[in-house]
Amino acid sequence: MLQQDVLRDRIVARFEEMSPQLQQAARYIVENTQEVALVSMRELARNAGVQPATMTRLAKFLDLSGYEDIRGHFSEALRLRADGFAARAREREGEHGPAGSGLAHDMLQSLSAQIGRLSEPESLARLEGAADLLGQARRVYVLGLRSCHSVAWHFHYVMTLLGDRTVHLDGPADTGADGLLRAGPEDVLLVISISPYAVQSLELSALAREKGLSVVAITDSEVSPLIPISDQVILCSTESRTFFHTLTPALAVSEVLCGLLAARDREGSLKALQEADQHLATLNIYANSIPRRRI
Amino acid sequence: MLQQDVLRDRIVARFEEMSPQLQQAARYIVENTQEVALVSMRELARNAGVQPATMTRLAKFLDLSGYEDIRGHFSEALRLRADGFAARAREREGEHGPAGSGLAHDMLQSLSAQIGRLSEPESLARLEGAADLLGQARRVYVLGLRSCHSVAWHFHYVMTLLGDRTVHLDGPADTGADGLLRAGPEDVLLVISISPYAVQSLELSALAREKGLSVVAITDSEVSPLIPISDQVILCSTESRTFFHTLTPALAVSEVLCGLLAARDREGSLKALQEADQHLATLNIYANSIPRRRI
DNA sequence: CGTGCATTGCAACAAGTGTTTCAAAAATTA
DNA sequence: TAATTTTTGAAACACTTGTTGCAATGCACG
Repeated sequence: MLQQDVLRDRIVARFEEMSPQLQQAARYIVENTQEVALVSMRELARNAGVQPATMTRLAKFLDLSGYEDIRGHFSEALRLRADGFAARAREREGEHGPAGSGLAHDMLQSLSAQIGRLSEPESLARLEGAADLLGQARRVYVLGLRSCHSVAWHFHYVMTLLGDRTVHLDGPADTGADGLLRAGPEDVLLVISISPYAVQSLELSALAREKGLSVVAITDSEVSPLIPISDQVILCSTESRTFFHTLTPALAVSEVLCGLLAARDREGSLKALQEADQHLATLNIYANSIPRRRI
Repeated sequence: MLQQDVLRDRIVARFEEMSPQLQQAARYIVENTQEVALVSMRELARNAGVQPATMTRLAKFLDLSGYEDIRGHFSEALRLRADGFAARAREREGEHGPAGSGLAHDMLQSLSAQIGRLSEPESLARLEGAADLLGQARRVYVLGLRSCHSVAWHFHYVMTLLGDRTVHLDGPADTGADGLLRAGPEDVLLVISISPYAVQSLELSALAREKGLSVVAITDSEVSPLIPISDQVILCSTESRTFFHTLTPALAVSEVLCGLLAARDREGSLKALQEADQHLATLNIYANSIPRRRI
């Protein structure tokens, strides 16, 4: 096996010291680590040909508090392996991990992997499909409420620099939906929504569809309520070790869409960008050092 | 998803026919298939936020004899996946770059790497340092203009769910800066700004410093104008193959900061989150399906 | 040949499992 | 509106789980 597994190694290392029954249990575990996670202790014992109690005793022998520790370890290992984190986890183990405040490290590794997974063939195809639809649109309406506002706004902002085809469905005093007033079948709605789904996003998307718009959705699940009313769907993970969902992969998706759209019309994009630059320059929007205070 | 999974597909296919509770259970299963194999039904139900009985009912709904069938299926799937993992990993290494339409692929790979690089020891130390400062603050003022608005707003939004210590320096009619009116030495400014740097971000940061605030900066370069006036700096890459800079790594950084802050006060965060949930629930902000039009 | 000691099997245990039943609540229909 | 059906929550069910204490077993050593 490729994976490095501290507990498994410990079992192997202390194998010789074990009594015959313990060895029999240990042998079965070492040779079937996934089974530990997948079946009950009693069944494992049955398959290994030992008494249930022997498994508990093996745990104690390994200085663990009980069999649950063994199962916990191999469950976690299997979880990671199945997620495709194995390679990264191995790297992580290799580095001198102080095991201290691993949260930041874990979050970043996980984000990196989640975005990496977006470059699998199926995701790429969906991204291209979405870019096709968006590219043909007369106007692109962008909708993202609450947590998804950041993604919607960023897409809109970048597209604004590249042209004037996008309309951001947001505004003060609940006027956000007004943008759809004159939208029609030649237009496309780009909606970003993740669980829990904002009612208004769903309602507006349904309305857009009724008005004949095509719908491109960036969402988080194959059973997202947006799927039935969308022409193109891009799925991105929002899993996180924290209390809240991550939007980093969704933002990555939106940036890729911007990139694809810009690439479809290099000349136009470049020209629009130059105009934007000039506009912002005359307004003195940007600086490279802290300006002296304007009195 | 590479593997085909008949049961998962069946769940997705019949999702629409399900009752709300069944949908909630089904949604959780579809999005966490490994968990089905790894934890008990009751725990799965707990995590999915449904009654244990609902899982059994879901099984019956799918024409299975009981929940054991569901678990059996996903256990088998996980077993196979774990076995075939090594082989597939090797394959994946081989299929490097079909070169066709590579932009999306390249962008995602690059983003994944950029975020991965953030988990190097130095970055982690800076993140911890920034979290320390932010954690002690009486109030946290968040400032991000133009392209950085998305990051600033996302940070603010998440922190709002976790408590009420943050103030977003943005607003209509150029009132954004007003928030700093009563800020003082006990407060911290979190500013996000990348090249080209918005003049107003620099000005406001300088003002905040004059008022005695500590400054935490998320920026893109060791020669960023923010560095001299900041107490803690987190650098993140904005390089991109496109015409515009990427903000995905910056968003990742802000999410990690949120995570670290939440972890510093688990109890408080959890409680605040529950309150937020309740508030949003009474307002009917969220839904899991397209609601019938309100007349 | 016993004696001591680790090892093993067994039975009992509290706790947790998946399932079923039933009544209340909600949604739908008349 | 009332009547009907569907959906939901809660409790009880029989069963399995992981653990533990105790007696039986085997085995080495005087």
